Amino acid sequence: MLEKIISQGLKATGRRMTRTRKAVLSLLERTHEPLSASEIFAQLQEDQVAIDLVTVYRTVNVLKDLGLVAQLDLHHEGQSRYELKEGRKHHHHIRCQVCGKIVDLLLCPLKKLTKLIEERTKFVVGDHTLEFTGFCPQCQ
Amino acid sequence: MLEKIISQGLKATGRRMTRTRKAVLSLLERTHEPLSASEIFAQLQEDQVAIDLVTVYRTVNVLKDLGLVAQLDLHHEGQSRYELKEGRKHHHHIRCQVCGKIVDLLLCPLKKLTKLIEERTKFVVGDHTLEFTGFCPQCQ
DNA sequence: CCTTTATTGCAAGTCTCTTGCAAGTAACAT
DNA sequence: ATGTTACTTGCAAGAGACTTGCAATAAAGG
Ligand SMILES: [Mn+2]
Ligand SMILES: [Mn+2]
Ligand SMILES: [Zn+2]
Ligand SMILES: [Zn+2]
Repeated sequence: MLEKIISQGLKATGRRMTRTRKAVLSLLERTHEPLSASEIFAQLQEDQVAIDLVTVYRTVNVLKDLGLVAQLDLHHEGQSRYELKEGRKHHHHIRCQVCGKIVDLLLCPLKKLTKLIEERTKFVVGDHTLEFTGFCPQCQ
Repeated sequence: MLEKIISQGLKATGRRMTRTRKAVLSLLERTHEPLSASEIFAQLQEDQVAIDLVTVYRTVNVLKDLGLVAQLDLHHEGQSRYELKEGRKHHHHIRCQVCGKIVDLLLCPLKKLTKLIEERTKFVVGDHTLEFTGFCPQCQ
């Protein structure tokens, strides 16, 4: 179970499992869209969890360090979003430019391309980001 | 020539060609990496062009409105970059995670994928962003 | 239960980008 | 050329996301 896996990661790096970290984790676990820090903060307030926005930022950064959360910087959003990586595979997103809805695209067309790019540019390719924008079914 | 094309666009929207807009345009024209507002500001200072950072922001926004400049939000950079679209075709970038160097990738593998995504998600797909990161030849 | 040390909340700070407004200037008509 | 008008600029201030300093709090382990 997730909390156990993450406790191990925390301990291995001299960190502790706390009430606030559990709350952020449990929220990320049951949410199916990537969340911004302020959205995490607002949702936890609603859930009657006492937490400061600063702690949300520190928590997502810890989870990112542990490799358990992905940080997304979507085009023109001006804020990062975070989603659990644990148990989900590499994928990308499409976002509605009207209502902001974000949907997973469970695909990645870039494996082959990486080789081509390494040949052409002499870079060693590490990561990539890919995002689509458009109009969702409700906003067309 | 570029300045003429852009003068027309400005006039058509009730705007004027000014000393500062010429300076920003000419810098973007001769630069082959996308530039941030503060980089534009710093380079123009070096070129002895009197301009305020606020004016740089306003200028790139005007050029973006006219469709003459693309705004890039690269992963984890925390600032936007701008590059001329005029005369260059749709492409993507790879950035060195050590030195920050940005190189054009003169390709886009996403035409086909768009149809597939529209079928799967029922979105109408508009735009996309794609960026690679890695280590450039000097930083490996 | 006690000690140690990581974590938290609050305040303040940083950074990018935007906005209000008076002064400056490009565009156009006289 | 000169004047009129309205767009543009610079400066100051503000907004928003995110970070940092520090004293108080609370995990973890004995
Ligand atoms: Mn996702
Ligand atoms: Mn480019
Ligand atoms: Zn991918
Ligand atoms: Zn493309």
